[in-house]
Amino acid sequence: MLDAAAERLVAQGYTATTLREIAADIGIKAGSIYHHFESKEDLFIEVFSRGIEVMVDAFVDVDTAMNGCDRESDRLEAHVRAHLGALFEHGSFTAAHVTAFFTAPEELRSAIVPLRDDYEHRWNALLADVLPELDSARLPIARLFLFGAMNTTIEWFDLSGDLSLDGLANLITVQFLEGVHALNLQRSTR
Amino acid sequence: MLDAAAERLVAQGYTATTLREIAADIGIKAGSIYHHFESKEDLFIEVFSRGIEVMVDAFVDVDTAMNGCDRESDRLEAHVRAHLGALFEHGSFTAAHVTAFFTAPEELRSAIVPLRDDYEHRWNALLADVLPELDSARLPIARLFLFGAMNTTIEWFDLSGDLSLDGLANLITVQFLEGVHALNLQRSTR
DNA sequence: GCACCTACCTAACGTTTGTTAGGTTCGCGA
DNA sequence: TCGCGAACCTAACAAACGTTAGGTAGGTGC
Repeated sequence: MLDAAAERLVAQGYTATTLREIAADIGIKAGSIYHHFESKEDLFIEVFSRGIEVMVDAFVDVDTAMNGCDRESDRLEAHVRAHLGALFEHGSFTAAHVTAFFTAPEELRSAIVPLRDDYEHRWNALLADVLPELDSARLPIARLFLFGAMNTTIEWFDLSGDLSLDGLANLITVQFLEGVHALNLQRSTR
Repeated sequence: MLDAAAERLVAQGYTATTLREIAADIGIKAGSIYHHFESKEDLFIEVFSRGIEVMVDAFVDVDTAMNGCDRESDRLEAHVRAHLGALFEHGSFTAAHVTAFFTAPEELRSAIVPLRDDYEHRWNALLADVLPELDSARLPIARLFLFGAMNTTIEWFDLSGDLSLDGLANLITVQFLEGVHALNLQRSTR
């Protein structure tokens, strides 16, 4: 049911997604949803929360796995890969979060913002490690550039296309660190 | 009236924006809208179209003004500045387009897609000029990275903050061309 | 066998939505 | 002065929305 709600969110946004649609998707009636959630808002708070949880879990996994990594650029690329993985490989929760969060009413958003802040702080700390020479005032801006490049991939990237998720993560990381000129020099990204 | 519609679009998305709200914003009643447009869809097709027109106009202006420019990076930065200007300085049409386009029903979107394609082609041609050594297969991807960084600025950039639009355009261009390391070396961006 | 809980349904409620038909006001041109 | 069209209004329409009250079926524990 949460899955169905997330998929509808991605395709239609918050207001256009009706409880009757979600209910029909899973073979029940709209009124029955209220046995599991108090309201439409409550249901979608759960969906958005899971979207962030998937991202944070993926981040933490990489953090522990890459503990003794010597090349900082590899560590960054692994995190980019994890973020993209959350977007494309772990159901629609994260995708729903990224695409539909700003279509939700403000009361709902404010309940989620703390979770988002937590995730952003983790990235800020990571970037401060990977890029120790970067002016700390420019660090959040750099993160926002990176987030922009990563999150808009849901609007165009095709999992079944020529480019793999590993390849995409590599391209984004290289582009982020060394600029667009370096894209040509990269290893094959199939 | 188109302005009011665009502002509501930015704040609430397509479905959540009602004709009664738009009418109230400009001091008329909802039924009166139908004297100017055939339907809600028709009204918003006009709003989205103008959003693209503003972008294309800004692009063309820079293209003619920068005709004899010798430094390609300056030309790119001028276009980035123009795109950001369309987003922040020319009413809400472009901002509405970028934030709310995917919240609109598909029939509406398909009417706008050709205009979007035109704008994207102009950018592809520009990038092919600025980056002649870049593999042509990677060129659209580079453009999508750049678009991602530029368009997500509406979610966080504050015109009245410490960073100016000129400074933001410079940061994005440098980051795009030479990577995040180069951000420190840049001139003051006030 | 009885009580109880979970999961669902039916049927309706009040509200809001896009939309429409018919009427009013006002200014311009002939 | 008359006619006409543009701009707007009123009042309502059917449909769809989130939500709720009350009821039903099936399983579990005692």
